[in-house]
Amino acid sequence: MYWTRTLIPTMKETPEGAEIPSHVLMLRAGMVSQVMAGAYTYLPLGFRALKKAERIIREEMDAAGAVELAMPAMSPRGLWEQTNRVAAFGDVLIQLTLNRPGRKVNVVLNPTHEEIITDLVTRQINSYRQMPITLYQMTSKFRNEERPRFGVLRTSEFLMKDAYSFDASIESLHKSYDAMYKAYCRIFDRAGLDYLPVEAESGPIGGDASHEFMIPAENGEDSVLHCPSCGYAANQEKAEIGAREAAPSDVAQKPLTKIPTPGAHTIEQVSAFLKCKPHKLIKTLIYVADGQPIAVLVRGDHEANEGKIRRACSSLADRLATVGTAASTGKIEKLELASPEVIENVTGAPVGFAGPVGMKEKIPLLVDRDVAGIVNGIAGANEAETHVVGVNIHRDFTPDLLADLRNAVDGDPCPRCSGKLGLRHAIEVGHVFKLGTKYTAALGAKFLDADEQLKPIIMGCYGIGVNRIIAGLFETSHDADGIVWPMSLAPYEVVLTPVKVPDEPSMKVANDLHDQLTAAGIDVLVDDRDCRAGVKFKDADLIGVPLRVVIGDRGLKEGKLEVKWRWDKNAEKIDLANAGQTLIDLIRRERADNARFRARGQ
RNA sequence: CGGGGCGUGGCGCAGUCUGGCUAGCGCGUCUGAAUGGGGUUCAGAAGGUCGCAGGUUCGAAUCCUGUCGCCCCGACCA
Repeated sequence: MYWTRTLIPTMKETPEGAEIPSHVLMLRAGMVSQVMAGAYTYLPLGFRALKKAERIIREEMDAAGAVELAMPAMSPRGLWEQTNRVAAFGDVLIQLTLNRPGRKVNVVLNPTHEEIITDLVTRQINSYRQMPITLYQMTSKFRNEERPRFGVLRTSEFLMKDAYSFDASIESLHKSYDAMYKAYCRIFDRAGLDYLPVEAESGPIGGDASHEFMIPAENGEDSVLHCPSCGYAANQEKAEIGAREAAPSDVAQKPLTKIPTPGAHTIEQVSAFLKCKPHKLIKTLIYVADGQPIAVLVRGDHEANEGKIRRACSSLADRLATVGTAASTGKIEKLELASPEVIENVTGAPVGFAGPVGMKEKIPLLVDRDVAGIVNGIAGANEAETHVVGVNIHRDFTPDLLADLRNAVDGDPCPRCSGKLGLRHAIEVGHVFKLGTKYTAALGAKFLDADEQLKPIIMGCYGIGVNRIIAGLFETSHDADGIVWPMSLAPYEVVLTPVKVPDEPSMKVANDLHDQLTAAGIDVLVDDRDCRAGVKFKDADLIGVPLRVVIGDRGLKEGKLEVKWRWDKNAEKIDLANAGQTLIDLIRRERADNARFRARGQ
C-alpha cells in the first residue's frame, strides 16, 4: 500500500478530550475517529489491526475445534424475557420497537448471544451424539453503557468473539472449557499481550468455573489481586483472603458506652468526630436477602462484597426462610441494600446509626472475620445521632456467622500461601465461564442421553473483546514517540521510506521492494508523500510500524539501505543488491519470534 | 443520576469576566519557489451561520433563557 492512496490522518496534537494513552494514540495515529460518545469509526489503519486480531482469534478457535457461525445483531425481546435478562440488563439493554404493517415488534440489540444460540441449539441439538460442540462468532455487540469512556475501551458497540460450548456431562464441559482456556492463552500470547488469567465469580458451578483474562494497566477499570509468591490471581469480587490477625489479647475490654454523635452518619464523619481511625469502626450494613433483612458487619475501612454475602447467606439458608427461594434451593435470588424505611424498622434509628448492639428487631448477623479482630470498637447505637464505643464481639453481640464478607485489598494475606496480595488495575480482554444449565434450562434445551434420559444441555461461554486487544495493548506498549506494535498485530509490518520523493532512483527501489515483499505475503507501506524525511520518521514512529527501511541518496550511492526496528535505538545497513530477500528473512524471523516482544518488557 | 469542565475554519487554542473597528494565532490544506536523513523556509491563497434556538441591546462569540453535544470525577458503602 502507498501512503498517498490510503487514509492515515496522523495528528501532531492531542485532540481535546483524549486522556488515556490508548485513546490519544489511536486518535493521533489516525486509527479511529469518534462519531459520538461510545462509537468510533475504524479508519484503514485501525481496521487492519482489528482484522489481524480477528484472524489470530479465528485461527486459534478453529484449532481448538470450535466452529464459526454468525448470529444477527437483533433478536426478539421475548427471548430475553424467558431468561429474565431484560430486567437483569436493565438500561444496558438497547430496546427498539419496529413498525410493521398493523403491528409493533419489540426487539433488542443483542448485548451478547446466549439466548440466541441456546434457542438455536434447542431446535438443532437433541442427542448426546451431537455433542460436545463449541460454536463461535465474531460480531458487534450493543450495550448502552451507563458511561462510555476511555476511548475505545468502553463503547456502546464493540466487536466480540463469543463462543458457546454444549456438552452432555460436566466432565465433558470441563474439557471444553479447558480447550477454550488454552486457546485464549495462545491468542493473547500471539497478540503480544502481557496478560494475567484470574479467577472470577463462578456462579452455580462453583470452583474454578470462571476466569477473566486481564491486562494489567494503570487505566484499567477492573481490580485484580495477585500474589507474586504463589501466582494466585483473582478479581476483586472473587479474591479470597488468607488468615486474619486475631484480636490482641493484651488489651483490656472497656465498658460499652453510648455517646452522642450529632450529624455524624458516615464512617468518615464518625471517625473525624471521634478522632479515631476508620478501622476501629464497625460498619453495619442492612441488606435484604430475598425479603429477609440481614445485618452485615465489616470493618470501617473495608467494603462489603455482595458475592461473598450471597454465599454466606446460602449457608444460613434455614434461617432465611420466608418469602424467597433460599429455603428450597439454598441460593439467594435477590440481595440488595435495604431501603431507609426498612433500616428504620429493623434498627429503630435513621440511616447512619445502625449497630450490632441493641437492634430493635432480631435479624441474622453476618460478621466479617476482621471485625473479630476489633477490640473496643465503635458502632452505631441504633438510636438517632448516637454511637456506642467499647464494642466487643461475643461480649456485646453474637454473630450468627463469622465469614469472609469483604473485598480483598492491597496487602491482604494470600489465601494460598504466606505471601501478600497486591492490588493491580487491569483491563478485561477475555472471560471464560462454565454456565451449566442456566440458559438451557430456561429455554428448554434438552437432549436424550445414552441412558435414554432427557437431560438439560450443559453450557459454557467464552468471550473476547476484540477492540480491547488493540486498545489494551497500547496502554502499555508505547513510548514517547508513539505506538510499539508486535509483528502479529501491526497494520503494516514494514514501512519503506524514500527520503526524496520525486526522485526516480529512490522510487524505483521503493516500488520494486514493495512488489517483492507484497508477493511474499508481507504487509508493506510505502511512505510516498512528498514531504521531509523528518515528518515521515515521526509518523512512522507514531503509527509504530515495526520495521522501517530508509531509501536515500546517501545509502543508494554506497549500495546500502538503512533498516531500523521500532524498538531499537540504532539502525543497521543492508545491501541493496539482495535487499528484498534480506527484508523478507528479517520479517519472517521477527514474526516467528513474537515471544521476544513481550520479553522486551513492553 | 450527582458534581465539574468544555463547544470559536480540518486539529490545537486566544478573545467571553468588562458587549463596539473587517473574529485572531499556531498547525494543517491549496498555488509557486527554494530546500531535501528527525515535524524546513519564503511569498501568496482558500477555509468561520463563534454548537443550536429564542431573548436583551443602536450593536452579541461576549449578557440572559432554553436546548443539543463532548470530556472528566463520583454514585447505593449508613
